[in-house]
Amino acid sequence: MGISERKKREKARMQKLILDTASTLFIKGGLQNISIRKIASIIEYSPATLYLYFKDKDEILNSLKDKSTNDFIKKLGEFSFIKDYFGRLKNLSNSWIDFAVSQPDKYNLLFLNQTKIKDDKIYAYIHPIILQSISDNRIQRMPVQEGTTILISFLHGLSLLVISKKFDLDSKAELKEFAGNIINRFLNNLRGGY
Amino acid sequence: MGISERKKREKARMQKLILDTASTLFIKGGLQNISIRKIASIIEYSPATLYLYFKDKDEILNSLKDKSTNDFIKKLGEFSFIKDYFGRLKNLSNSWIDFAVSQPDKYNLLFLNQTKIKDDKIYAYIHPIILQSISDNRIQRMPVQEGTTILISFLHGLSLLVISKKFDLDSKAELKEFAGNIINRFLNNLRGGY
DNA sequence: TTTATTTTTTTAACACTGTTTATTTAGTTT
DNA sequence: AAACTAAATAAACAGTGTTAAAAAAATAAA
Repeated sequence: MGISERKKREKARMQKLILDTASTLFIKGGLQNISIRKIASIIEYSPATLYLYFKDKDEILNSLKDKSTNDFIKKLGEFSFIKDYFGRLKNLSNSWIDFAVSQPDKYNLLFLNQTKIKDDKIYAYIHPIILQSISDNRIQRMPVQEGTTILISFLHGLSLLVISKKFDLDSKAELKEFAGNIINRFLNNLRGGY
Repeated sequence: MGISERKKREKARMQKLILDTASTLFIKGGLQNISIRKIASIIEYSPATLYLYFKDKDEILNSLKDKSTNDFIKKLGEFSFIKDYFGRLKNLSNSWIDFAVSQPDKYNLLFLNQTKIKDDKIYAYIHPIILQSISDNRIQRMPVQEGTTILISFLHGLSLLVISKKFDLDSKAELKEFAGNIINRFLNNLRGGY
């Protein structure tokens, strides 16, 4: 009875096809470039067919979001070889802004639709690093949840400001330098600046 | 020749009518509840007529944004009687979160479409307060632009996290308390925490 | 006041959007 | 080959922003 197995594979293949097409459209023109009808036309199926593989458009968008979140976490984790947890925060923070500046559309996707904090992968990634940094006396004593929230708030807010070209820094290099300075200052303060 | 004056008044009246209707729709159901056709139907004009008073939908949305920004700044300024500039920052920060929690749709409107920092009313409002706080040695010495950016980043990021009910704090009171704690900690650090 | 001109409004269309239901086509069992 | 099941589609519903051409209303000139 390999038939149901094949059908399962075909279903997965079709879902991937839809998701990949959506992803391509997203890369080309952002969130608003994705439409059910465009995807259908590209993969040469009728629009109604997509509803046999995804509940609605939102489910497609959320799948894209999950994929982007994985990319994001991966980028944040690039410096996980660093033994010094507090030192890792600096690299992580710069990577965060870097991701936002390099792929603003993708970054915005990360915060599409609300996730409870316990299901939030980004939060889960930052939390233990803050915990350890506090243990190491590199961050002022405070509840870990507060510390994590402070860092994420700051990085997310800064990312959005930077993305929306609020600053008159044309080149991405300048932008990153500016952000880098601010991050340093912020982290020093967190340490109980002096 | 009072005719052109009357026409001017009528044009302004019509623009106000459109904006007020858009505002009502916005209050009822957020940004996505605003549509040219709905506005037109409510004020009993054809959709095409709206284009004689506004270039496009975006112009209407931006007008709403400007109005909201004024409300926001007004709320931030409620404690401007406080002589101590650094002390003002605390009240201002809590008002910020308060606004975001109480009127999340309106808050999101504030950051719709990008504004250059030199044209940003919020930035312009915060900037001198940071400047004075630094002069008063209540905030660590740093370029004013950096300090202002750090504060706005933090408050904006925190607002978005709080709005998207990431935290399992149902009541608004609990939410505000949680935010209040975080704000205190953040500001203490900014002062060069000890 | 009647005609001519300008301004204002609307009709109707264009080009889209997400989603659902009933029908048809294709695939699988019996 | 007939019966049944699963997959795909056509067609419609109910919307969206926007524009060009035609109609209606208001003003200016004769």
